[in-house]
Amino acid sequence: MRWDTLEDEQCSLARTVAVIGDRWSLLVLRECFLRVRRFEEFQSRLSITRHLLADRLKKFVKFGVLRKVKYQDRPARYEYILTQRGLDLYPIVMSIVHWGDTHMVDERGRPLLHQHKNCGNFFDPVMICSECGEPLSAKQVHTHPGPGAPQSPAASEA
Amino acid sequence: MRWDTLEDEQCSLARTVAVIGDRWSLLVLRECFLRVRRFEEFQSRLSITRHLLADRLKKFVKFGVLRKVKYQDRPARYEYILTQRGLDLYPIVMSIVHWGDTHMVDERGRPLLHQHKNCGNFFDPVMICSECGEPLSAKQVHTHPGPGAPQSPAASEA
DNA sequence: ATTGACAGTTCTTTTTTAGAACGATATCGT
DNA sequence: ACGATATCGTTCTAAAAAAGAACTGTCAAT
Repeated sequence: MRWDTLEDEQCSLARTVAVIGDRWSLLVLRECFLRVRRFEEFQSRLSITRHLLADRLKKFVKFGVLRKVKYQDRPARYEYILTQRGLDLYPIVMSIVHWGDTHMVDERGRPLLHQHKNCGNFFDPVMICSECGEPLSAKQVHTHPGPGAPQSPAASEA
Repeated sequence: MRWDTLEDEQCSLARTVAVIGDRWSLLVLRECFLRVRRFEEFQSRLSITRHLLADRLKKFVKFGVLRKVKYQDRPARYEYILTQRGLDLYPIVMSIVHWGDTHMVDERGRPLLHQHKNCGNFFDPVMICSECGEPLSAKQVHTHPGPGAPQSPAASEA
């Protein structure tokens, strides 16, 4: 599949996948949320090839997930900082981490614990319905074509 | 990056990414949540090559995300059904869709609307803290090494 | 003058994917 | 009986992407 075919699809999942849907993008993103900002630091922490790292960073900037901020002149050096759009990816990252914590840990347990500054507790992320506040599960959701739907696909459950 | 190096990493994100972290895996998963179950139906809806589809389905079965259920004998035919472990991927899929709905829609609006059977309303998914119930954002979370942490990485914010 | 940090780019080899065709098995229509 | 169709893959070759290592350019520090 070529990179650029996905973002034109009439599906929000496909369009997001065009931005973050590959191994390295998600790992780079993880580092961003761990406050990593510079080329060399990404590279040494991830052992990603420099070519791919340059590529992913460029893509994130293009899609407005990261922005380049100059931190010195002569030579001009930039840091890659999460934009609001990038910060909004946090639920994706957290839900991925949480699934791994639940289903892929070995006998030693979780590699990372998360503490909520608000309440001070260690927590898990929970996804709820914005309207009634109940936890969401796939079986309790109906989907309907929206205004941006292709032609008129039948409504289905998911 | 080779497929099999990721799942051994000491990071829940990396291990989950080993399972779902590529374009086709996520698109196949989307179809699963839309009740698609058979090889031919995946293939014709996604225009994925048959080779890759066979590959991804096999991987999902290996990781316990899908299970093969025989729906006829002679010839033996199987459907691919989400397991509980697969259903647990729903928050990941929903958060990906929601980011796309928020940041990648065109002027026509969302392609799909989601209705919660519980309350009957159209909703957005919201990620909250399991302990205090407040919505989560990256800046309000501290991370600490857990029991399964590699050596002893410094605690950091994210 | 030499070394090192930083942010990439260029090059060749290896791996993965695309795209099309083929196989196996069984049912259906005539 | 016979060919067409359905289903679930596998095999093949060409094209695309990634790996891995080396290289470039700029400047600072010693």
